[in-house]
Amino acid sequence: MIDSGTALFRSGDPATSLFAVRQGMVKTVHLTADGHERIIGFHVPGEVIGIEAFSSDTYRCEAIAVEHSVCCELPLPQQSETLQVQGLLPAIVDLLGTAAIPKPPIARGLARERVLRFLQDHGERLRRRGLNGERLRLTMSRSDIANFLDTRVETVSRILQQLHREKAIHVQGSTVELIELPPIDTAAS
Amino acid sequence: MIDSGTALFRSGDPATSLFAVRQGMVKTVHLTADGHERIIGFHVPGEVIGIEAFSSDTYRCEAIAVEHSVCCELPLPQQSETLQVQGLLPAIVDLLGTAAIPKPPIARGLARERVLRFLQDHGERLRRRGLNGERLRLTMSRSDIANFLDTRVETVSRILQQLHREKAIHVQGSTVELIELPPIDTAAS
DNA sequence: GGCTTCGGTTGATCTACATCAAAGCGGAGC
DNA sequence: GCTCCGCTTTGATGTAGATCAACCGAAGCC
Repeated sequence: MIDSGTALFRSGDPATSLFAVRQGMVKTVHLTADGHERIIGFHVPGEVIGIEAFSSDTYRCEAIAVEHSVCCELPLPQQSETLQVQGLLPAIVDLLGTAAIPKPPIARGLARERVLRFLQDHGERLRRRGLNGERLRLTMSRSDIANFLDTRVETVSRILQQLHREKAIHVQGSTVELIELPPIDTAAS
Repeated sequence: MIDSGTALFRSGDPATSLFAVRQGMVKTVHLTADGHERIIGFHVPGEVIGIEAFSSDTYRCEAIAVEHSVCCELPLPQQSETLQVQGLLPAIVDLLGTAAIPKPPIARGLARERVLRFLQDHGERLRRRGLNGERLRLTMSRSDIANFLDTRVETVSRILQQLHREKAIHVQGSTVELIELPPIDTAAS
């Protein structure tokens, strides 16, 4: 149970646990050399973060709650033999393997495509966890979304309004309902 | 041993093997719904691709040689027990874990930053494999680079020339020598 | 040799989006 | 209730880079 803005772990911390998000939302972030945030992803209930703990002795990014959240710490036994004895390795291979599946990047192409892909992906991930994927609670700030999509707050706001006017979505503050997302036809070659 | 343009595997193919690049260069690619290429990455000798085979029964991207290349197929035993008996699982956890480490995206920010990050990353990866990381052979086409960086051929060309004029790099066709890469100060907030 | 093709470079123009600026709006504290 | 402050929205202007177009050199072919 952590407050908005609190870190589950920071880049460089000794990595000894996984964390499962149970409620709320957690963002993972890289800090650039000159101290700027680059948001890697937003994690919804059911997702596990900190899996670099398996191959690195320190965490490689920051995990920060975006709203009041509940997380579950899963300490790792130090000896990999212990895992083997417990028969957990296949499960771990599955967890890591799933994370290693190459995914098409969200933040590519026109700003509108990025926002659409973001909404689609977010809904998808909720659905996969058995949650409602049509009524999204985007509890992260607009500027977090902009950062993630490599664009600007104003642009995110304008595009959400535009989609709202087109009746593709219904925006009300942090709540966004997906009515009928238009196809994402990548304009470029 | 495969020719430029040949596929090692395609998205949807049954995934039964890993592939290690020995010589040359292989690109991994996603095809969008409307049939456009989105290049995920370029792989240099020593790197292993197709690791989604561990958790998916089909490959999730295309792997295509960018030049005449030599690759080594590593078939996977179908039974995960076999792996367990052979004591290979820890090695696999390491391989997958390394792939699961969250990495800062290359294609973000201004076009110049992207190109610099690309050159830096490419050199880094060669060095990690014991190869020369200062003298790069960018055997993929400029338009492949542009695709990967989510920009255009003309922009890539202009920025490489610009860096050449600044004597940060030395460009001669597909060969690029890194003289002294300027720091990548992410202009944006 | 000359001709074509194809990848790369260079220049001129156009546009999506960043930037700058100001005004809503909702929640916290009083 | 009212004020303050941070987040969001909306509008006006500037710019990085996309687009359009021409050109160049190397490779293949007749």
